[in-house]
Order: sequence, then C-alpha cells, then structure tokens
Amino acid sequence: MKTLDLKQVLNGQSAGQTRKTYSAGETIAQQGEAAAALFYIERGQVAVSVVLHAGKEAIVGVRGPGDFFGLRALLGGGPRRASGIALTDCIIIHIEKSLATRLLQERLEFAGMFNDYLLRQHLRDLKRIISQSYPAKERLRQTLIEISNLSASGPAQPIKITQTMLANLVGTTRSRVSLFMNNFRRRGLVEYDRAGMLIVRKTLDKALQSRE
Amino acid sequence: MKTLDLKQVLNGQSAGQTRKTYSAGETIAQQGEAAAALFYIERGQVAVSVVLHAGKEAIVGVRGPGDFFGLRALLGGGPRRASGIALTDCIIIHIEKSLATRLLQERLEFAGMFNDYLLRQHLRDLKRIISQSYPAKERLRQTLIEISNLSASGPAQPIKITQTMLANLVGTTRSRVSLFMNNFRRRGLVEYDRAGMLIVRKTLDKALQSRE
DNA sequence: TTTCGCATGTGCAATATTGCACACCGCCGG
DNA sequence: CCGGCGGTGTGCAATATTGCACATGCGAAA
Repeated sequence: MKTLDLKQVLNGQSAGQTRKTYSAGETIAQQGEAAAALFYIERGQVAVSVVLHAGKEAIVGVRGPGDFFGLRALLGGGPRRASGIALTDCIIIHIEKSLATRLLQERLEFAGMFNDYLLRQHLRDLKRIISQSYPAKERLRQTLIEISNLSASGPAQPIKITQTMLANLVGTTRSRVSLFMNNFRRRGLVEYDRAGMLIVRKTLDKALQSRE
Repeated sequence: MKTLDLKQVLNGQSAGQTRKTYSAGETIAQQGEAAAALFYIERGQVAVSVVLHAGKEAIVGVRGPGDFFGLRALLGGGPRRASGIALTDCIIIHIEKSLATRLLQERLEFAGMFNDYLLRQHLRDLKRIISQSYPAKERLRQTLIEISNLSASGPAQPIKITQTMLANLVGTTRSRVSLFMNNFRRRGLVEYDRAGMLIVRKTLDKALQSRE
C-alpha cells in the first residue's frame, strides 16, 4: 500500500509552509504555547513529552520521518499539551494552522493521506497502551524495537537517547533502565557504537523474558 | 465546535450499512476474524479487548456513543487484532469495508468528520499512555471518570463493568481494584445503585491521592 | 428451594519497584 | 590541568504489586 507523499500535496502551496532544521536537543514546540502550526518530520527523530507535576515528565512517544506531530493545531484553539524535542538533528516542515485546516477541508487527497496516517498512529498508540500490561523490562524491549524501526525503510537505526528519557518513555526509573540495558547488552541484544549510539539487534525482537 | 453527524453522510447511502442491536455481553467483533466492517456506536458502550498470552487479556479502551471501532477494516486486509464486546445493550451501525473506504476516498465531508474523530481519539489514547506514569490507584480513578463521561452530553452515566475488566483496563490485579473501589466508596466518591450499576461522583474528579 | 456459577471482600507471603545515595567516567570550558 | 556536569553503574531499605487462597453474597437455573 503506497500512501500519498506529503510533498505532492504541498507542491503548489506556497504560503503557510516552512522548512526548518533543528539540531539535537532543540525544542521544536513547547507545551503551553499556542498551537500555530502542524509539524511534519522529513528527517530525524522527535520526542513528544508532557510535564506532569513537580517536574515529573512523561514521554508520550517518539516520532520519526514521515510522522506528524503538533496535532493540537488541528483542534480548536487550545494551547499545546505536549512539547516536541529533537532527539537528533532534524528537518521539520511547519504547516501553518490555517493552511493545514484548509488542506484538510478542501483537498480530498490530503484528507485521505492524513486519515491513513492517523489510523496507523492510532494502532501505534494501542500497542503502547497494551504494553502497560507487561512488566517494565518488556516495555523497554518493545520501546527500543519501536524506536529503532522508526525509519521504516532499511535496517534498524542507531539511537541517541538517554536512560532518563527511556525511563520516562516506558514509565519506570532510571536505575531500572540501567539494569535492563546492561542485561540486554550482556545477552548481545543491544550494543553501543563508539559514538555512544545505541544499536538494537534483530535478536531483541524475540528475546524471551529472563530474570534480571 | 459542531462535528458533522454520521447520519447526514450515510443518508442516501443504501447499500453497505446495517443497523444492529446487541445485548450486554455479546461479542460484536472477534479478534482473529477478517475485518469486514467498520462499526459506529449509536447507543451503548463497547469494550475493546486484546488477548495476549496464556489467556491474559488487556482491555484497550471503552467506546461509547459517537465512537467508531473496528478500524482494522480501513487498513489493508489483515485480521482483527482486537475484539469488541458490548458492555451494555447497544445499537451499532455496521459499515461495510467497501462502503467505508469509498466514503473516505470520495466524500470530503465524511473524510473531514473522520479525521476529526481520529484526532480526538488520538488525544484520548495519549491520555491513556500518560496515565502509565501514575500508580494503579490513580489510573483507576482516571479510567472511571473517562468511562462515566463517555456519553459526553448530560451528567455522568452509571456504569456496568466487572472488577476483572477494570483490572484489565488499568493494568493491575482484581484484588487491587477491589481494594481501591472500596476506598473510593468509603470516601463517597463512587457508589452502587440497587441494580449494581456503578455511579461515579463528580467529587472523584479532583480526589487527591490518599494511602489505601 | 437448592445448587451452581459468577463477582466481590480480604489476607498474606513472595516479588518487583521506587527513591535515594554514591562512585565512575568522559567531555568541555576556564 | 582542574573542576564541573551530565550520563551511567550499583546497592539498598522502604513500599507497592503480584498471585494466590478462601469466604461471602447473590441471582439464575434446575
């Protein structure tokens, strides 16, 4: 199933879209500010995070090439409920709210593509929700696999992410993540390259449970 | 913001849609079978559940009036990954796969409405994902509130749901749910009516944590 | 009425998780 | 070269959770 590429739709639209680059660590969208644009990731990875209470932070997901984020721009006028932070260097297309809503309401091919995207995102969300039935170690395993396969094409990508972020992503503590990662590493399921990037091996896919 | 009602779009479409009724406990869609239709809830509540391993079951969410489920029908030809089970007596509109995809591809007003639905559903999913950062008791609190507000209009609805289902919904054990529910009850945050239906009081909304 | 078959209320030991604390490292700026 | 600083590896006591087991209550079927 080939989905329509965003660029085909955006071509011919001059106003309302901007292509920007961000370097790793930069904040692309900030929780609390007005949702003026919808974002599309052309390259790189973005963490979507929410600050809860007393500095506690939950990372709601990681998005990669081909993903949208900042969907709040399409829903009423409320402020953003989450932040988008570049995990790696990124190329992001900003689509202004007015353009995005217009495309959605007037262009059937855009609406169709976006529906398809939202359907797939919903399935990813469900996977994430299901994972809450598993213990932390299994959640970490699933999360690592998901992140390393974000760029659907080609083999698993090296990941740059701190243990603290992973902890906020799987809903556990950093000490736990450290423990689990070492376990995975001893079993040859993951490894770090010289740049400190995390490499997830295919063997992690079916790694069965084992006591830590 | 008033969203387009499904019926306006379905009017004039004769073939491919059926209105059916189910009584509480009936299975509307079964995990594993072909996804031949998209479902729309006109009345009632439906639990979406997934069987994991060795009989373990996760309830992925509860849908109410105005919600769709069985979205797999819109994505390729794969089998259903989840089951839909009527929690209460329901009126469900079956929209055959062929009709659903056609509406999505050809009718801008349907595509627009569906996009809006998926956006809102995505936000609900995210709330659910965020909740995994909280302890079980807080997750139960949020879940009860969400379910009781499914029928957006009017006050909170009485709920009919077993503790076992609640446990699968919040990702904990039944003993725990029993404990928490009694705690909520003693504090006057919930109660049961004579029919055994659960009533969630508004006071639960801001009930602060307390040791069990 | 009696008897199952759910669903709920409770208790408890075995485990898992949390929340710190502290040591080590590599890197960067002064 | 020397601090910081952020990120990681570990250990540990206080808590929370799991997985049972068993009693009770209640309604439907016999």
